Amino acid sequence: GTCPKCKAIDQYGDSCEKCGATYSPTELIDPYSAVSGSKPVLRESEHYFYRLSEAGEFLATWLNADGRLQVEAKNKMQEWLEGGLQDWDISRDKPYFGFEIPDAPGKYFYVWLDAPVGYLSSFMHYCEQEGLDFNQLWNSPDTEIYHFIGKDILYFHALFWPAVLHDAAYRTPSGLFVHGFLTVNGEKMSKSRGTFITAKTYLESGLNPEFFRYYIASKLNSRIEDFDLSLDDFVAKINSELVGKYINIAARSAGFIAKRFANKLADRVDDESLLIHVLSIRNEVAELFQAREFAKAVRLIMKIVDDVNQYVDQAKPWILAKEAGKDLELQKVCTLLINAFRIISVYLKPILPELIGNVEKFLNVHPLTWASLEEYLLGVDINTYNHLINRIEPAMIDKLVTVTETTTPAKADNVNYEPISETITIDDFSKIDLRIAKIVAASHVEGADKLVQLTLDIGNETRNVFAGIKSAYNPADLVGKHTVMVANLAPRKMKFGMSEGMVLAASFEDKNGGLYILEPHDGAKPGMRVR
RNA sequence: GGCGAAUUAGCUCAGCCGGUUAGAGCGACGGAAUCAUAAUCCGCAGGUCCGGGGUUCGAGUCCCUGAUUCGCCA
Repeated sequence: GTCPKCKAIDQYGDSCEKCGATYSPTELIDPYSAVSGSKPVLRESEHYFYRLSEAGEFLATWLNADGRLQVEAKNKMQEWLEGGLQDWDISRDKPYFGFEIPDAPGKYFYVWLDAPVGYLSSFMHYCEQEGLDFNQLWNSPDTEIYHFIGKDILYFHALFWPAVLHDAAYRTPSGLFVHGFLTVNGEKMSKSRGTFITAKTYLESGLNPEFFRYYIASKLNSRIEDFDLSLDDFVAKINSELVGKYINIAARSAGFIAKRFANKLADRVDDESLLIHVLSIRNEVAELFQAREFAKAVRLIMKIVDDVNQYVDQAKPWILAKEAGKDLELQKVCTLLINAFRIISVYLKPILPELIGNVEKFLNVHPLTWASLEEYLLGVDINTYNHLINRIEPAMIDKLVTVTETTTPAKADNVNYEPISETITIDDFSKIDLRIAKIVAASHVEGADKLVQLTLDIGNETRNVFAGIKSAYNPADLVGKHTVMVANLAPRKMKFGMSEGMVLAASFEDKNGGLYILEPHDGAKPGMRVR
């Protein structure tokens, strides 16, 4: 509707983007629904509130407990406490999804009241299946409960949820582990770029799920930061670190063990300094995992993997293999390498449980555990090495992007097509002078959130136009392109200068699905009229 | 609009309380090796630490300001 303060049109119900005023939705002039266009009506409705206002003291203590939240999350929550907690409206009128409130027909629980309760019910379900005592387990001081969540739902889990649990006399979570968002190639996931990757499209492209686990682990820290899935980096990291370095240790030593020693490892190794070196990081790795500094843990493990590969280069088993009488030495070197590989596999098991499961089969050992780190494999048989993982081929990434593009539903049912406007005559149309324009310059506008300043060449003159396309385009990418502008639109004085026309762009009314500038086919020249 | 986060090498990222010539991996380039899935090893190059002010003996690090990107606002 229209802002009650500055009279700007098309503003939100509670604040104006033009003048920055905030107001009550009832103050908005000529309000309408951005979705359907219908006019809202004022209705009276009874609502249920949760007395969050009385939970401030409890929450202040709860939030500040040691290990409860990361500092950034704590600071963020502090803002809420300082602002003063208001009672929380936990009811919604129908139509609404979810659960109807008992004895309150037509009233539903607000989704964020009941959603976390799902943690209780799914755990209860698990307890029933396993014959465990839910109440005993959930409330036991020996049980630790952690929520791993995205940063967007922090306050549901750090304000409402603990308060509700506390008031219901349930124990509260031990802590929250809050993570940032995943971007793809440095940008928000985008359907049109083929980067809106879901678990399903990832699997359909044939990529190993654990590769993604490894990639995430290799970039994740304990802070609330977004992290980027750079597809090139992803391929490089998996191929280089997992296949080229780590698995390669097994591949390059197991062949000798199989061909020369019938898969039997040596009874002893003379110099175990390599294994001592590989074991030297065990406590540090454990601490980093515990502190959720996965990226640091991975880096540390990969440094050790590098050291092992260096050792291979010095020990030169391929030379030993050619020299007479060096059989035992060769067997010992390879046994050492298999043992180093085994220790590193223990380190990687939390990140790559399935792969390490296959490593266990290859090594012919019981499931590897941290406690078994120092148990050397000596004088035992292993199995013949077969490739445990395969390199990512660039084609697989192409497929991922393609699969993503083609299988993502077009969301057609959610599109609100605007009704076709009133019929006009050809004369009406010809009043609009549309011209091909070449974008000769484009820049950000200081202080403007949505505008890009364009300099347009329309043949015999240039125009200065402010276009509201910042959300969709980087100015630098526009320079040199052709587009279509309204050349006879009355100039409009804006805060940032005079805008002498408009460029044409396509979007749905709610901007859902993006914003796209029109571009003529090749050959169109600046100044040509669109007719 | 309010609040917050981020910006460091071609790419992806480390850099704790301010302290010498700013680091790693990948990539590039040169070489070695041929056990290993074009995997490995050695060497070398590569940076106005987003811009501008300031504090300090000293700033990637602290303060102010601007830019860009992103997030949250019951």
